[in-house]
Amino acid sequence: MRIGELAERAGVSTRALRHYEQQGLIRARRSANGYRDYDEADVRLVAQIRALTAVGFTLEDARPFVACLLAGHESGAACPESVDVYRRKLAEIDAEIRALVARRAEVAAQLKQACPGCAIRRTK
Amino acid sequence: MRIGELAERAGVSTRALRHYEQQGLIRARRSANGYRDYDEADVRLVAQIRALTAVGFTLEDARPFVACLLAGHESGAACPESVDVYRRKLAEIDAEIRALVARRAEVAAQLKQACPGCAIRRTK
DNA sequence: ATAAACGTTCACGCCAACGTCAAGGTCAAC
DNA sequence: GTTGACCTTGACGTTGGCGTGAACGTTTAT
Repeated sequence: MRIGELAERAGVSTRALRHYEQQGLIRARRSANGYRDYDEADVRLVAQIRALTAVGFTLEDARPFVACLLAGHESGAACPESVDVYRRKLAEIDAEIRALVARRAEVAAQLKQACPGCAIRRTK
Repeated sequence: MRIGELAERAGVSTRALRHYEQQGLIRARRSANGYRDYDEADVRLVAQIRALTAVGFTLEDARPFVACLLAGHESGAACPESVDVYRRKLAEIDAEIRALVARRAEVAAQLKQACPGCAIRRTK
């Protein structure tokens, strides 16, 4: 299939696909006319990339998952390198949450100090 | 005082001070030689800006606080516009926290699915 | 033959808050 | 009079993941 079809099936833009290629995440055969040519395996590759970037992974983070799929594994997460990334990302997310919670408390404290009567109920 | 002294006393770089000026947050008188000249009020202004950016506010968010101080109030948070910003930022932070928590759950779910035995204990 | 709908490769734009030179004046001390 | 520490105004670089043209070739339908 050509880039437009892959883009539609994977739910990304053609620009994104070319970007993934530039970053070395996916490769494409070329038809005689120079058009990129993809197959079903590429759909799964891109789907994997999307599943990761959708939850905040960078393309760099996605590399091990892509490599894992290319190595023949059914899931991109089946390799230890991928699991390592998962653990690292979980730790990063936890750290971000902690930072945000602390930040919220700090902001609430500033508000309270400047305006004791102001409601500070959480949106949460 | 000159820009270097203000920078040191306020705990920011001279570059940051020039940036704040470019953004219209602070103004500086000029000495005969063209050097920027600041006073004590500016130290408080910059301190206010820092207190806000330190907890994730943008310089744009800081404008009402600066205006409030320039209007003669003791605290930059004493004006209703500032309080509005506080409330908005609290809501934004809450939204970010919710998004991150959901994201964490999603990542943990992906890991669990690909590697049921993998430890998913929180760093938290 | 031509328009429509695809594809190709550059390459700048975006967003925030400065960092980091570059090329040059000013001023106090020695 | 010269070093050195300060100041000035530009203006590009950083970070990520593309968006958005530009300028052009390919294919298909009419």
